[in-house]
Amino acid sequence: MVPVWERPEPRPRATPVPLSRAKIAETAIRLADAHGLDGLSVRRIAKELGVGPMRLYDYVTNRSELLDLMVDAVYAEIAEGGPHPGWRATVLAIVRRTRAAALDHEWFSDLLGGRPQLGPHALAVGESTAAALSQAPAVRDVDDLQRALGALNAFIIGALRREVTERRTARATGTELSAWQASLGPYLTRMLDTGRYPTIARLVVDGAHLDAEETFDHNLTTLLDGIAGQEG
Amino acid sequence: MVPVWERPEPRPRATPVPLSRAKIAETAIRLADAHGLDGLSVRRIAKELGVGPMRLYDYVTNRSELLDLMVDAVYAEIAEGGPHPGWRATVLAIVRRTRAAALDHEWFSDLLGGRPQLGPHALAVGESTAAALSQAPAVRDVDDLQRALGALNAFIIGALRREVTERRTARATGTELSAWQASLGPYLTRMLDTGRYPTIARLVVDGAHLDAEETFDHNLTTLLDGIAGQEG
DNA sequence: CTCCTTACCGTACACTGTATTGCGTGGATA
DNA sequence: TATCCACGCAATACAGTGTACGGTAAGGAG
Repeated sequence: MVPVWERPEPRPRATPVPLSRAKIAETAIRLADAHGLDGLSVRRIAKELGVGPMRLYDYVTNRSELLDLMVDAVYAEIAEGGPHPGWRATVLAIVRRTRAAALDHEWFSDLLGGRPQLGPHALAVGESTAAALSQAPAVRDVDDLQRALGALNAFIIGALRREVTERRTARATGTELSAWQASLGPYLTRMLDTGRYPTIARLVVDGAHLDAEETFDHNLTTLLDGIAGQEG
Repeated sequence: MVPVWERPEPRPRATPVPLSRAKIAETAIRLADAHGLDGLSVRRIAKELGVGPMRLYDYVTNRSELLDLMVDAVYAEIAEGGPHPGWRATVLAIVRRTRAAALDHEWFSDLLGGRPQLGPHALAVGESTAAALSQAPAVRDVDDLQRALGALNAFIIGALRREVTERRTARATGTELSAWQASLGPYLTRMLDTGRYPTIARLVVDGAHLDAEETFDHNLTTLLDGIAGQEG
């Protein structure tokens, strides 16, 4: 099966709004931003475009191909922005833009790492990242590069996933500490009162609400130190 | 809404196989192992148990609660095994067991990090991990611990997700290099021949097939070095 | 003006998660 | 022991999903 990016755009009919893969991806993204991935159905997108559901299958063979399209559109946002002086600044900028994109489009973090990212924009971002990493002093051969890229991607995927789910539960239970304790509290409080999870209890009780962005940057810095530092 | 682990088991009837949350989770896991998460429907589980679909809703309020149950059952596997001498060995063992579990139950990696993990076994694993990390020399206060735990979890989530996706595409396209090139090759080859992605091209061409486990361990070691090393 | 290709749409099917209704059998009570 | 009620369980029903299929109408070619 040929990937999405392979197939040519069907020549648009003389319709009021010609419809294109870009247009479809755009409205799909808007809907996913508003109602989440679960609220995103082919029918809904079609209705939003004023079109029969099957119309979309002339541009996309699968729902999952549609998701691929959306993901690559987000990667286009991430790819924007020129190069920075030094590999570290470049990587930092790319990762921060990725985080910003994931917070803008929370569904993006659900898809991140779930499929191979082979769209042109995803490849562009991967290229920039890899090119930057390859200039780190400790990255000597291709194997080093592959490992470093793997470590970085793992961090991005995992950290963003974590942060977004945290955000969601915070939103669902209410940002207020009292509301949070009221909804999950009874169960968790009892659980922690068993004394079986003392360290976690300490984390919950004493854990100052660390700023998410600061934590992210901190851990990213640690990782980059590791990449810059030893690999040899 | 009260979490799953809160509600008492309904007293089983005098049926041939009494049915319980554990039993349900067990067969759900077996089905998910065999047919993936997409092939796992409430109806299918019920049929496998020789029971009407609605029967399950006496034990679980949601499909997603069922998934929570499955995840916590896997965490039970991960929690097994005694403590090791030294925080580093302990963390290593836990993470390796997590990896083994994710490779045994690939759907586990799809769920990892997607919801807050509050089941008793997940908490137990979290407790062991946190307790070990808190003994790292550079982890002084609760904030350090929170950051270190976040970094470690991010790595676990992201690395396993990546590895499982890679595995799946390898399986789908065929492990053979030739088959891989035959299916994705035409598109990717052309893409790489544009010269826009030289570093990635180098990775694809020269990239020796690194052993996945070794790469995982390598990056984990780097991360642990980072946690052990500076945080101050 | 006619014909034919082809882009498009509506309908249809198998399937999903879940609410609701009703039956039938268990144990408790008179 | 006879009665009854409550509750465990199943079957049906509904709204919604992704997608295959067959017909229709509109465009350009002769």
